[in-house]
Amino acid sequence: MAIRVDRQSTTVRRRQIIDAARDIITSKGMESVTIDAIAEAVGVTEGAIYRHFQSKRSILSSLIDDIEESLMSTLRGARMEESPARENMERILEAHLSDVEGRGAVSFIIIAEATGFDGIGLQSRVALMLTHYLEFLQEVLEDGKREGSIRPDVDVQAAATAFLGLVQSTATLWALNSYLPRLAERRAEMWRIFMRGVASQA
Amino acid sequence: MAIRVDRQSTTVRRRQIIDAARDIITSKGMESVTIDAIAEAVGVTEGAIYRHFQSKRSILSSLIDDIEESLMSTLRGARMEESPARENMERILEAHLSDVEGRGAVSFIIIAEATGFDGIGLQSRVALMLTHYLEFLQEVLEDGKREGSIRPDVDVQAAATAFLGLVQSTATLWALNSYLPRLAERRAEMWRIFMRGVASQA
DNA sequence: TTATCTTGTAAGCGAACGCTTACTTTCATC
DNA sequence: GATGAAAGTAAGCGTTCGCTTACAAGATAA
Repeated sequence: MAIRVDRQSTTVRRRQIIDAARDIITSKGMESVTIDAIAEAVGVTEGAIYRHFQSKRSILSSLIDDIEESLMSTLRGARMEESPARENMERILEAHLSDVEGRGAVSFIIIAEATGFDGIGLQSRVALMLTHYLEFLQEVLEDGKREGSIRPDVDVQAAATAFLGLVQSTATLWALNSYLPRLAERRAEMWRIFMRGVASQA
Repeated sequence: MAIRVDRQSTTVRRRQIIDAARDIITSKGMESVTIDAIAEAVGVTEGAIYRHFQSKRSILSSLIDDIEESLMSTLRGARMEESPARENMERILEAHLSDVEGRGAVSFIIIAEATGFDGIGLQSRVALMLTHYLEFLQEVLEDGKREGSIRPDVDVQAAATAFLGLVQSTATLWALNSYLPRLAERRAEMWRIFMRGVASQA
């Protein structure tokens, strides 16, 4: 009676492991991400995990790579060259907040909890991701200045930080209350507040 | 050779324990808050901690009580009845951000990391604190509507959430980068963006 | 003085966690 | 079919952490 083993290549397993880590974070929070929990989700034993990653730290590091990639691709997807900057910004906000609503928005959970990453040395990795993220927003805001839709006197760094705050506070409230009533309306209203804050006079 | 023991009353020890927990969070992050670390900071052994608190969870719970109290007293201190709502809001933002700069702003670290509190059942406690916080901001914003300085059509819930976001994103960036250049200017600019977003036309 | 309550210590228990080791099974290649 | 690399398992090691227990000693009041 041979035990049936589902052998998979490292390429496949690495993906499964990263996806499992992400799922656990969104469903049960960062502190529940253990090698054992990941192994169970993937359907192998703990030892097998170490065939494909050298440490838990490197799993999380790869997850952050993955998150940064999808975060930036969301940004790039929402920024259409031919459309006005304010519409691009609005699409970005919409994409983020429907991410919060739909899938729990791992990216912003990671950012929020990154303060406690010091022990495994991933704090600076998250800081770098945030820098890339904010730099992209700043570019879009600069586009808006060039077009004239955004006031020339706004500090794009401050504006990008404020924009991040919109998403972050919404994600926090969502995570703590499990849901937010009328998130779609909230999104529209928050957009109005932000846009009036940075827009040129109509 | 009798060992010198520094006996203290429960009242005193409870304060010291909560303060130690707070200090550890701001200096080394949530994950470093262990009974052992707290005991060392207070100057007693682990066992003694349990003379004054029944569990780690109850220490953190008391800390959150403490944080809520100081957070709300900051809010009440900044809201002067005779001064216009927008000045009250600005004072609140200023108080929060100088808290971030000066003392690391435990309150917002706690809020950010509360997602992971599920394991010890403090998530709903933090959610409650946030609710009280947001309700207060909403009151101030309603004051502004009554005065006419804030647009009657803004959703105060969304505006309060956006305001929280300003502080949260700034606190996150601060925690990850250890410092933010020109935070005072950043604060002024973020205030301008927020205020333009909710203010009536001048 | 003595009894009692309170605050403290030292030692260690049990569980969880990250990770390693010794060994087995599958699979591609010659 | 034999061989060796790759992928898996079971067991357990060492550490950390929250918490408990048995006992000692300072404070207070009769």
